Amino acid sequence: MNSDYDHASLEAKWQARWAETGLDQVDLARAKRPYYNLMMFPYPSAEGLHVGNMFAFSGADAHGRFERMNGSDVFEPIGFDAFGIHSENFALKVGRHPSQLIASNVKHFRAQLKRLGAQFDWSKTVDTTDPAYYKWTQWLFLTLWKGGFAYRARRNVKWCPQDLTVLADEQVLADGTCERCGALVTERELEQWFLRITAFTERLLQNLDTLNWSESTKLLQRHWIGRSQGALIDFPVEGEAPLRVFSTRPDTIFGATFMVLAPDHPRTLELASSSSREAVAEFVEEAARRRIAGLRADEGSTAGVALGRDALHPLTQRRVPIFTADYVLSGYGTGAIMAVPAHDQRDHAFALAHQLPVVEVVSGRQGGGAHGGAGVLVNSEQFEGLQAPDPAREVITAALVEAGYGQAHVTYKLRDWGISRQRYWGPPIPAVHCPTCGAVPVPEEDLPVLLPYIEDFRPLGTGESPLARDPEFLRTTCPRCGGEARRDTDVSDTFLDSSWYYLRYPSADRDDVPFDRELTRKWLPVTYYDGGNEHAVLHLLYSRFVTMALQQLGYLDFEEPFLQFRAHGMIVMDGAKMSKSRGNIVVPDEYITRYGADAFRLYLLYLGPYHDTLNFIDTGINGPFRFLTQVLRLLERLEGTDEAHPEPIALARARHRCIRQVTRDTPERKYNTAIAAMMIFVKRLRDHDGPIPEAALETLALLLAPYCPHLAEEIWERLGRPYSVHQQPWPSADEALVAEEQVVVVVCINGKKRDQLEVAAGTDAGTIERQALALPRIQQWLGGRNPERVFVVPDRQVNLVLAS
RNA sequence: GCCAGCAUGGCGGAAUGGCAGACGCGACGGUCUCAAAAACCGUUGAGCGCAAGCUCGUGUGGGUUCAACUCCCACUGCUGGCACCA
Repeated sequence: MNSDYDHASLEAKWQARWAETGLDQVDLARAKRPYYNLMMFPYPSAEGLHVGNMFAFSGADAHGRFERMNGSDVFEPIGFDAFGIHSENFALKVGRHPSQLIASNVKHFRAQLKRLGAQFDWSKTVDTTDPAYYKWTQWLFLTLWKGGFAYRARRNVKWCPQDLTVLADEQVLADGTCERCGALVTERELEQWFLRITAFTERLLQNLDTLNWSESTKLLQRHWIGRSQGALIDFPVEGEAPLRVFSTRPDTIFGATFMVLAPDHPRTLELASSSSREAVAEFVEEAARRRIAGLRADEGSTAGVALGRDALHPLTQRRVPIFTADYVLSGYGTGAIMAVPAHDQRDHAFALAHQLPVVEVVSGRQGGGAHGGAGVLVNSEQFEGLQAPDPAREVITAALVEAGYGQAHVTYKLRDWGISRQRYWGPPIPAVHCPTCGAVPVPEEDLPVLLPYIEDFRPLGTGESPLARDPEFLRTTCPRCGGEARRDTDVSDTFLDSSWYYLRYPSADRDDVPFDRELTRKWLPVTYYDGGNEHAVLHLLYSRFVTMALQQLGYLDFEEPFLQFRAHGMIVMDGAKMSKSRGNIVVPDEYITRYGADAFRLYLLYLGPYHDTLNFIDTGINGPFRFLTQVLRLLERLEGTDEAHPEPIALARARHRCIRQVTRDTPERKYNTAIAAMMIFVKRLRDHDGPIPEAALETLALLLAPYCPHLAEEIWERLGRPYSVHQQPWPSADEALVAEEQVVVVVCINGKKRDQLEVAAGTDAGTIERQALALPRIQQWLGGRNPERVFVVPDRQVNLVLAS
């Protein structure tokens, strides 16, 4: 690399100077215009920061620096999301203890992040594995618990019968086997902690409309929450309690020819007739085995058996046979359905396989999905001819309500958040189990409940967390009655750590409170949140829930944590996600060593639109690197600007055009076109015959500052300007200079370009038309004919339309 | 299966309905050099033509418009998410 651009020492020099002068530390208490520029904190993997992290942080930092130069007091913190199963599994794999492994990973991450030259406020960093942090994660749990947002319930976990261990979902392969030993995974029921996110279901959904988030992200959340409006309908059963179903299409009820219960519906066995009981019991057992093995019955499976009992159709009083089948799930709706085979694919397949009648009740175009199809009702007695689904839906629901067989109802897919993990690498859940008092919260003054060092941190064969191995940890006294008691040995989900870290940053140096009231009021909600869309659902939803709960409990005075969220794109290589197994991981450090952080940042942001999936190309960095070298070289041709040496007007125009473009594109995160605009300006300067006016380089330093913070600072210094370029106001474009003087107007005949003419900008349509018609080449094309119509787009185009 | 997004040169990408391919990479040719690297200059969508220039061209097929990469309809392919959700 033969170049006069010594990026290594230049970047080291400025990073040291920024640290010395505390340039990126914000006086949170005194700041006048708070701007909380948050980016998702990384999980410190052993591989170090990857190109995707660098890309995200470069873009988010450019955003923060731009806001700063536009007058905001930008708080830009960074931290480490270092607890969790990923870290633990990796530690298991390499045979090291996570506490050492993660500490060294964090150290590595810090060094890498510092080399990037982002304006992180390192005085306010968080590490979720630090007891000073997880003390407050535990506080959060206790607060939610006391506020009625946490409860215990039994629930299945994935269990490997060979390794005798609880598995995380991602450790179960697609075929239902354990990723480590290949054994068929089963389930085990354990008592666990849940957070009542469903207390806010409707608010989580409604508030989305008010948030300034990427639409794609909102949509993912809406789908996840999964609101379905419909009706609960009771089908009477002779001699038994009625069978309740949920349907989004009560208007198709006249097509309901049978009913289906989930195999694990509580009444499946109860309703089976004596002659069918054996077959039903066998089916239920088989279905349970399939489910426990993690093997979902094949999609479209028509497996199922009749219960040997009928229900009565609530509106026709016809008998409808009851079945149990795999395709009905106990976890949704009521776990039972009315089957409408004419209008539901799954019901149709089942009816075919079991020779059941199919009654069409909606005429018209048939759709594929649940009770699909819109049209008018047929075969529906007094409702014949009604438009379906609406308003038939309302009318029939009303009729069912009237007859005492139904009620309008809304269901959601959202489930409460299970946070217990029977693992080691997380914050212990601060609860004590007392034989007399039950589950008792650990008193706040006893926090943190420290995660003990346990040499053998492998999951235990009993279904308990490895913490159960430590008798000193396990045995305790009940905070309520003082009797002997056991600690909860589970740790909490990593998503709990990250559900509140943005509240912690401003108060990261406080050990008396989780978050200071005044600072929180001043700095939150987060002004701008940048992150990957892979967290669109879980992390963002959990954070919203925690904020709502804390608001309801009086700890916060807002209910949405992130007013603005933008998802950035992803860096791929040869069209595939970078991964170790694919062998296409690009190590950013090598690029930074070779080309410098500035060139690397510039290159990543120049790849394409920030929100897109972008392709990393090995040689691509040459362009941005050359560009920076050229910028630096312009300094050698510098000439002071004064009355004797005014800035040539053509250069002033180019400069202001560049300012305009970069100023427009940067806040819209069109970093690639902003950089292209600067390249055009530099090209113009290089082509300029004569000395380079100081104004040109001054502007370049300012415009480059968000993108290449080190080089911008260097240029600024060499121009003799006072430190620091990052504290300067953003330049503004002079609209008078930006406007073109002469414009080229393209002359078309029937939409095809035939000639062009140059006119003063703003020339009126009539003049342009006259001049266009006078062009010799146009005359030739016209051959004496007169255009039938003429369209003039001032400053751009003339289209002469000839009759065909 | 459902939902969303995308489709433009060898490659990454640019284009308020108004000159498609800005900017960059790569490639090719040249300058400098004993040579190479670096740097600099030029060419670079396809076809035809000595040339001026002409024709074609933004996944496919239709449509709207004086004018379509851009808007509408129908397809195809890719990426991501959800997925037996009644």
